[in-house]
Amino acid sequence: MLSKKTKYGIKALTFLAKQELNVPVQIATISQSENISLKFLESILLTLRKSGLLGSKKGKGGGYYLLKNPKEIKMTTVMRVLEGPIAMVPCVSLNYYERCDDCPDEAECSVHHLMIQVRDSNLKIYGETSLADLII
Amino acid sequence: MLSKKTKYGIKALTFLAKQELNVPVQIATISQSENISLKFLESILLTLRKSGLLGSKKGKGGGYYLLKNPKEIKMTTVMRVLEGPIAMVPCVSLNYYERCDDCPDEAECSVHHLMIQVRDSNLKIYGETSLADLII
DNA sequence: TAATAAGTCTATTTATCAGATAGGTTAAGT
DNA sequence: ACTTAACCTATCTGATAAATAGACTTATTA
Repeated sequence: MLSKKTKYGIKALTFLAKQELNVPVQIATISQSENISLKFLESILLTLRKSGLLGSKKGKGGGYYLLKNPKEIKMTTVMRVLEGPIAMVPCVSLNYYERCDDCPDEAECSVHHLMIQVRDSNLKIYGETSLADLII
Repeated sequence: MLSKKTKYGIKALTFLAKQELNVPVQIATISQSENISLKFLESILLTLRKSGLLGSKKGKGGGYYLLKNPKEIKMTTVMRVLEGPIAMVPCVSLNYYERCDDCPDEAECSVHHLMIQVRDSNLKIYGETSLADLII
């Protein structure tokens, strides 16, 4: 299941992608427009800023804005920041690899093989999709 | 993330797929061979039996066995039984569709569009893979 | 028919995490 | 100074995954 954090995060990013570049949008504006709890959205945007996807400005006329052109923002990045590893199992994760304690041999693990396929196909989709592609 | 339930379930099914058809294998045998907690595995196999994938026999010489040829068992079925819906979001689920309360219009939802692609590619993999394909 | 070997079922516990909520702090404009 | 809006920390709640325990049922076999 996709977390609400990720769902809301993508919605917020798409909203920002529709705006003019570098024009700050307030949290409250996004919150109302996308039906997202203000406080929850606040923490999500914070995460996105810390990850380097968003810039922010305080005080009057402040808000959040994209730091890059939507075409340059791959969903791979977005998903990793919001949802975590793309892989469904740590032993097939490219960036967060971890061995399974129960598994004596990955090469002979049925789950491992299946999940590599799933990872690759999802990676392909996220890699080929940019924020710009999500604007409708 | 893939739940341990699903992970163990697939391992157990693969183990059974390697056996002769209709020859019962005891929970304890699978548990030891695959390093899965006996009690946890017990409940997983129960689920698989109730879903119609496995048969069981009590008493001496009893155990669990596949009811169909491994080639006939699609991973789509296995995943749905163990992990739940393939879709990452209910609004793109074929079998468990549910509207999002926050979303006024699915046709204009960026998440919706992205997740349809993910669903379809995963569905393709699970649909083209059978238990037999997982035997190494 | 008693003993044993297996699966079946219910309940409880523990841990973790998503999601929500509250309240105070800091920086930028006017 | 005052206001506005982002920033940060802490806490709570509920749901769910995973593990554990113990008693029940059915089949075999001696």
